Amino acid sequence: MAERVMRTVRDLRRSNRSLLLRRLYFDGPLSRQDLIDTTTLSAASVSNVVGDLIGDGLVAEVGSVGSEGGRPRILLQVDCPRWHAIGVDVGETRVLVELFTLDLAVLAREEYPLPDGCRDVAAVVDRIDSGLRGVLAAGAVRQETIIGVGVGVPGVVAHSPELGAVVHGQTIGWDAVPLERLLREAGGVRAHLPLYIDNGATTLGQAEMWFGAGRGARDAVIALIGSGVGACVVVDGAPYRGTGRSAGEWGHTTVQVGGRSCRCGARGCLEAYVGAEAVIERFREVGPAGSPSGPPAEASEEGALAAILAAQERGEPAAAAVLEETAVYLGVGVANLINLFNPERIALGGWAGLLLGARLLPRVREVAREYALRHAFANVELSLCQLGPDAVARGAATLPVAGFLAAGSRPPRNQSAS
Amino acid sequence: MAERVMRTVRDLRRSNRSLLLRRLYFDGPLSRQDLIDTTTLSAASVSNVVGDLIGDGLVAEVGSVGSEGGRPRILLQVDCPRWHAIGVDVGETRVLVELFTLDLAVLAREEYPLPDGCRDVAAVVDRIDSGLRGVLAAGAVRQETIIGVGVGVPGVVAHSPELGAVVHGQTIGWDAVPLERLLREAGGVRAHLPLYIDNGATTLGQAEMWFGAGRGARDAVIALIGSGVGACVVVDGAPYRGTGRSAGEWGHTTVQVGGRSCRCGARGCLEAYVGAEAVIERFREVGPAGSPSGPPAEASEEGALAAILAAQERGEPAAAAVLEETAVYLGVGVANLINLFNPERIALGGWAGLLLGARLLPRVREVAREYALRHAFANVELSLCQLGPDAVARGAATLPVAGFLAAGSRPPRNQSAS
DNA sequence: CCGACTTATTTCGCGTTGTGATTTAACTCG
DNA sequence: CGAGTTAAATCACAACGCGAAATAAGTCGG
Repeated sequence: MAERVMRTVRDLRRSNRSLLLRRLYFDGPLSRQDLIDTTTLSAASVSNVVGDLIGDGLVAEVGSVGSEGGRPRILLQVDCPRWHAIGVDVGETRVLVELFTLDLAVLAREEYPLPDGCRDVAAVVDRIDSGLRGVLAAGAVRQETIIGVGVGVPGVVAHSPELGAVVHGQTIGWDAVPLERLLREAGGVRAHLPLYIDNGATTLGQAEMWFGAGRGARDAVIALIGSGVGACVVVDGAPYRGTGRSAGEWGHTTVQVGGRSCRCGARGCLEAYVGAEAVIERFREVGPAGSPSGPPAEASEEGALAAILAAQERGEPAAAAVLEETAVYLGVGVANLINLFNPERIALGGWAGLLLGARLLPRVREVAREYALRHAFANVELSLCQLGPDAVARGAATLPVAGFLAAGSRPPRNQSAS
Repeated sequence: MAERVMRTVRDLRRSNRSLLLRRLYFDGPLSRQDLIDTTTLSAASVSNVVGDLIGDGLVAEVGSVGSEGGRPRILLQVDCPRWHAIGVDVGETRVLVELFTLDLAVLAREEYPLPDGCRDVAAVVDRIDSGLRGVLAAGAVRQETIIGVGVGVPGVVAHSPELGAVVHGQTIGWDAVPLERLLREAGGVRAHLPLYIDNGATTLGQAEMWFGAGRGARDAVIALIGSGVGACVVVDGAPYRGTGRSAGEWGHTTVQVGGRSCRCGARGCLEAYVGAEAVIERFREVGPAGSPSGPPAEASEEGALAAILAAQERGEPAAAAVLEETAVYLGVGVANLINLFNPERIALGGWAGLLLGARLLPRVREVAREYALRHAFANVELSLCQLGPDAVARGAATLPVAGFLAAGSRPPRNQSAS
């Protein structure tokens, strides 16, 4: 019963504009002829639609490809430098605002620390608003070229008809914060500028799908391991969110009935074994308390995890044991993803995932092979994420870009003197 | 980069035909006015499209609804008795062929036992072919009214451009059987009659989604427990299959690292705890070997499982312990589904699932609440399947019906004298 | 029983779309 | 420089959905 977005003959054109625009964006540059061959559109229609796109400044002709006795094909490309998107990463310790061109190259960035976490909503909104104005000024970019703003937040994002996007962030103490309304009231986001708010892990996954380890895959899982453990499940090219938008809670799937206690209250969660916090704790339990080889209490989790890896490097058996166990649980978790989702690709990311993965990936793959069904395992590619843990803002910026490509249109004109 | 099925203005009409047809099929009877109100189509278009549908014999006017001072609304309905679909269930012990009207009411059925399992492909094809001819004769139905044939098989179904649907069935010894080609060659399926072949668990899930426990849900999981354990994951109203079409292998997700051995070769699989075979085996291990209260070795798995339930009923501690453990593992498995998929609905089915669920569902729900994240658990409805374990054929018949509704058209005319 | 009123459905003219056929443009090669 | 070749644009046409207007089919009050 999916409501069609396709009724009038005009929507048909929009759909075809979008089709050509997407192909040019992801696979460009291409000639009109390439478009004719690879889409089912007729030559006449391609010519018409491309003409419109060029007229609207979305596409530009760029050089031509040599011919062998005929008229050369003119190459077309989306005019990426002309349009801009903004991505915002609301982290637990800082707000990052970045200005991108349409192909998501960074033009400007502003970063604001959040000393007391982001519990104070007004402060966060204020930082985001300053950041927006800041990057616009720094990039010397006109508002009219901005196609939209994407925001990645650490929480579940629901949508209500009146308030727009509403954020529920258990870890940062946000309870039903109407972030969309607050941001619009702050004024930095023009009234009719598209504003997309989504979970930060999802936007990171989206970034990996477009530009990183997930590139080209239809069905994939981006597994994110930080202090906690989550996953961005991509089905048919788009993140799958579930009914309450909280799908992908990989970290709280049980891999050991009656196992270690997890901070979620349950026992035997995957996160209780492979999350950074859990790995560090397990090492503390097993490892030498006041060992001279490593600082007994690292200031940061990053440091502590690095210390464990270093200890293993030096051949300390306690570290090796903890990491081996971690690899086994991680492999089991990955196998579960393989068996349930049968994805084309699985990428391990998050700061801890990258740190651990660099060392443990071969062993994780080995364990996953043991636990996953043969057929499904044979069809999956397991790798590390490629964009680093700071791609949340870039991922957030993919949201307006995706909207832009789907609509196949320039941003709505801002009405003067209304 | 999904290829649009929408290019010309004619496809637009097809899409709108399909939209109205689907609404009438699932929510009918409805008046034209209802359609105008609920589908963004204009009155003029609704009138035109409905006129076409009536002209093609797909829709019929059926009575009218009382008015209050104006012209009464004429009620429309899909002309279900006029069209037919066939569903085939290829089970491990028998082939079942059923003839349905478009609303999937049974008109005729033929059942053929398969004494030696369905290893002999030719025998199976022969039985299906006989069944097709049989139900057509028994139902006294003309070939032209058949919109298609759906077949549910116990295996993974791949699609190749040359051979059509190819079945890989590990449990029945089928290795790349080109069932589509074989069936077409047998002749019972006319050349241009749509033929859909899919995994039996998936078709069963589809049946539950349309007419059973999943009715009305967009995102759901139909969990099937028989001798083995599987699941049909429904995303956005359609079964999710994954890259290699083997998604939903819930039974082989690990819930106990280093736990019981599973027949898949891994350890700690969910199936090794809650599958019928596993439950029976666990009872044999724990229970009194030659207890006078129950037959020591039941002939069938159904009987053995029923005996365990009966033993618990009588207060035997061994049976109670095994079933309690089963409920815990089942609850954990369900919680994992909830956390990963965040579905709207989870239905427990399969012959063993229904048998166990009738007794254990409250306890399973309790355990799932403990292990699942609060938010996701609060949004899920956990119930038993409603159609029984024999709805595979009906589910298979939904495949051609879905195709019929999606295309919005009558089956292609069979060309005479070609 | 009639006429005003109300509501449902169909009809009509228009603007927009994609298409195939045709025309025009742009280049290579001898 | 002209024949040959391929790319892109143009044109006439048929089909579509839409808003407005016309028509159909009732109710209700008298």
